[in-house]
Amino acid sequence: MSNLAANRSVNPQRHAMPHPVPPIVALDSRAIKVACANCNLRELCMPLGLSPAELDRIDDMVETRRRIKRGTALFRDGDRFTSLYAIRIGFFKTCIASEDGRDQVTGFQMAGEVVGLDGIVNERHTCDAVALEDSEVCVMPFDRIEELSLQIHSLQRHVHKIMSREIVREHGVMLLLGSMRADERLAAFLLNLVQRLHARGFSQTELVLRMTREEIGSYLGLKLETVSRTFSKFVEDGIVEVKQRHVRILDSAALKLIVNPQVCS
Amino acid sequence: MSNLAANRSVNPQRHAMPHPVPPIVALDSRAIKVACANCNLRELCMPLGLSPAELDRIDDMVETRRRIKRGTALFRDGDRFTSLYAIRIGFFKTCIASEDGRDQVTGFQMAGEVVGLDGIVNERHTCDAVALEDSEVCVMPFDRIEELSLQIHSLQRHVHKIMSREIVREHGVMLLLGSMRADERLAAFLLNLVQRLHARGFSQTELVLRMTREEIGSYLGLKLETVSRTFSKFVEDGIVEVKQRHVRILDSAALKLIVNPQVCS
DNA sequence: AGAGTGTCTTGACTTGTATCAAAATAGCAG
DNA sequence: CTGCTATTTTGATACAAGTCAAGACACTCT
Repeated sequence: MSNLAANRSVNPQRHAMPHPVPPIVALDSRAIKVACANCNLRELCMPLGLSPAELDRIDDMVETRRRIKRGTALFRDGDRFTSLYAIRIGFFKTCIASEDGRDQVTGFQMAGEVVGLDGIVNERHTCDAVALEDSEVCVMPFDRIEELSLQIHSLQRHVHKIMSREIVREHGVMLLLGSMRADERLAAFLLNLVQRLHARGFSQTELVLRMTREEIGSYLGLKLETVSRTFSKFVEDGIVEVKQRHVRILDSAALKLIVNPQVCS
Repeated sequence: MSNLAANRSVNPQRHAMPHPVPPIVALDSRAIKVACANCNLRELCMPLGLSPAELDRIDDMVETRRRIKRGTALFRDGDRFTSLYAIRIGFFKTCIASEDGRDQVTGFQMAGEVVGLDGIVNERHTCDAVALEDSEVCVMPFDRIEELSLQIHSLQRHVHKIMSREIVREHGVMLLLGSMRADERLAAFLLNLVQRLHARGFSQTELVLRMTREEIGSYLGLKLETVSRTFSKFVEDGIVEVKQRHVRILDSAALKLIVNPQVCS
């Protein structure tokens, strides 16, 4: 479970990384060359098959980088929308609050994913994006994105796909919230997390939760006690091992079966 | 107020509609000139402030129109994605099904709204769009949209906004599904519907539901019996009148209060 | 090391919604 | 008009998840 603690990097198999991104704490920004062309997350947040010339221009899209300390917000509900943010390092949650103080986590985002899409409609953000660990994002002013999209056709397409992907993801969450039981929700949540982590080169079976039980509960439409109890039930059934926020999946098939009860008719 | 009301509305005060969209039944297609420039829904599905020359080109975006009979699908999960569809007349639901047959309505769409955004990511649709009444859509091949976006900057921006709006709407649904009780969900649902209908020139207090109790339930994460009971409770409390699918809102303020219990602290 | 705080677990009990079942009503076809 | 089917309402009961409460655990700061 060791290297899980440092939750960043792209699949090491696919492109061996001579110099993995350094651990989040105490980063030396001078050491990091700010260029998409060199970024090991490029395949996650940029279109594929760009020419060298296009890659150069893509770099211009990133105005700057920004460090976000754990617990602080990248942007907040009501903030003026200016940019999309590609997560380079770290982990975020996005959440909205209704007027009477109810709070809903709408998603968890990890390295290589993009946040801020909610702000485009009204030029204001409609949710908070909060770092769950010390993080770093590439700031991409939306004006520049739109401008570059006019020239690089694959970028335009890419932006559309990213937004469409988010819409499809949310459909999935609606299915989960609308029709699944607590254990099904948690199983689906865990499977989704490891799947995304695995795509980034991490273990398929071990993960470190960067969020509290309460935040998981909020995302899944459950109370924190229910999340805790459901974890305990999974442990009893030998499906997972849980030690605080460290989770080891012992029986992935069982989790899948919980999410999708086999219809043997 | 719940941002479930992620309305695609045009402000009704700003341009009162002299000729509201005609009632859905009995349309005569020959009478309708196929041109965005003449379409009374233009403000809903097209960017504002286009020059006459741009308007001409926008018309090219609509390849054709298509009639969808009540109960049939505009597209289905797995269908190849080619186009976005602007609803001209009628009413749709979009829904996804999990492998074990669970079904979730992810949205209801009315005239002036756009469906099909889910298909962009994987070039395949991931949900069904089913007409809940005889409907007509403008078929806009996505290739053309992207091509035209390169030339008409406001169109590019518009496409981004439509997608962002959908994302924000879904955030609202997540809040609803994740943290509201049955009565709060139904109240939010009714308020959202009348608000969107009102933006189209219909009454603020009366509406006809195009969907069954079961479909409402699916959307709201409730069983149809619960939807029915909750309607009955609202009637008892004098908040609404319900005669089958005809609903008259007697006390809009009460509905708002249900959605957003006043915090008097 | 020890106090303090935030997080997590577990238990006992309550409650909102689901489930099962039956009857009422509406819409449609012959 | 008349029976058929789909939809809706209402009731009785069951159950999953919420609530309240106490204690355990773990991390941080002096």
